[in-house]
Amino acid sequence: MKFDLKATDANSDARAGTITTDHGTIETPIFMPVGTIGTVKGVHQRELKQDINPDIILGNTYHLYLRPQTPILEKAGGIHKFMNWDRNILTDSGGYQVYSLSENRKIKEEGVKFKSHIDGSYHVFTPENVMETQRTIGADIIMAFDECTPYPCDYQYAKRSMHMTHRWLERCIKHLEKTPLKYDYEQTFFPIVQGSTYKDLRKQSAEYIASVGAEGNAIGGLSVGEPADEMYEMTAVVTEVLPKDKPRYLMGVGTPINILENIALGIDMFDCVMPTRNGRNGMLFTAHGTINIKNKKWEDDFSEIDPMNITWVDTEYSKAYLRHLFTVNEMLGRQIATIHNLGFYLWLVREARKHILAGDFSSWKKMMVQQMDKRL
RNA sequence: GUGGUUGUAGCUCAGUUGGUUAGAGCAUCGGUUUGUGGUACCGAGGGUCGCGGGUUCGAAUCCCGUCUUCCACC
Repeated sequence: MKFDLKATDANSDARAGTITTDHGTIETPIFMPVGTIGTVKGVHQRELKQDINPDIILGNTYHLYLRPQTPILEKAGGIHKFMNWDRNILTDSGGYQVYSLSENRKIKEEGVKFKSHIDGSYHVFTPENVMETQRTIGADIIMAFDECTPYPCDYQYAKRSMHMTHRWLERCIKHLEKTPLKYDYEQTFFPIVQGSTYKDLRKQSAEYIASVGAEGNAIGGLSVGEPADEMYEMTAVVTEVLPKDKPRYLMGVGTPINILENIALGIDMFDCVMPTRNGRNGMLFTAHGTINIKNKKWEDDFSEIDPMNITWVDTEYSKAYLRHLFTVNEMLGRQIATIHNLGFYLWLVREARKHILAGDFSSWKKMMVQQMDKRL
């Protein structure tokens, strides 16, 4: 993997760059649509490639390991071939499921014992076997196995957890070195900064993560319920420490405003379920605020979904019609909302990049944040 | 006409030997969602218990009348 820094904003830490891998180039800042189970829910490959057009999407080790299971992915020749996606893919390690499946798991130094949400069977994830699984899935960027702490999290727990994540990181790296590539393209490993909402822990973690010299670095454990200002504070502490010549990935973030604010703090990569999940539940993101398309006020509003016409669905369908589709629980409604939202998210980061390159990112960001902080 | 049966939220229905402010599902309206356990979750509005009278401290519940639904028989 190669990362070229193209430009840095004069009035903030925002950067524009290019990541190059064996599956193509990724222009940063980038938003990666989430495709947990090997599919961006409700979106055809054609729409994803042509209309939304992201350079990279996300998958999840935990979910793919359970279904279709790694032997199938190996037989298929890896996740790219399996789902017919020839651009970049990043797999999360399952570390987040340590957090989100908190009722059904036990964390120990050795690893985590999970109860499958599908059939109740037990599985153990260790830094070692997660690296092997990610080798088999075959994403271009693979993540360290970490513990994502909840919010709030007391200092002692956060500290202990952070140190365990660091020890797990060592084990990930060691094991990865002796686990050969399964396919004919390279995989890049990203470690993850933890430390909850404590500045000193975040700084310490960032220093440790930076010291391993990975080709890209991630920030985890944020956007788990903390106030946005606290998230920005943590990002700022961490980006100050992480190397400038490597891409920085803020995991799980966020709202369009969160994304712009974090770009300003020096983040290059984002992923979030919001545009897809919220879209499926009737929430549309636009440059002028959010829309709950299920609200009665759209019942007889026959205007186009979004006059900006970022993706074709924006002008192909009216608000009243889309509301109708949600009212009758028609899957097409969920698909349209997902395409619109992902189109908007990708437009947003591309615009950010343009403005960073043009040198007026900060004023543009200020205007956009104000404009988007509304409910239509 | 006679005998039986039915009537409770917009819809389909619960509601104990009479006992707090009559409930549920769906629908309606609003909100939530941040490295996807999400066709999800949370909340709100909505009732003269067909109508009228009676018994009782107290009636959706018991009694009488009346209207209504469906069924059987003449």
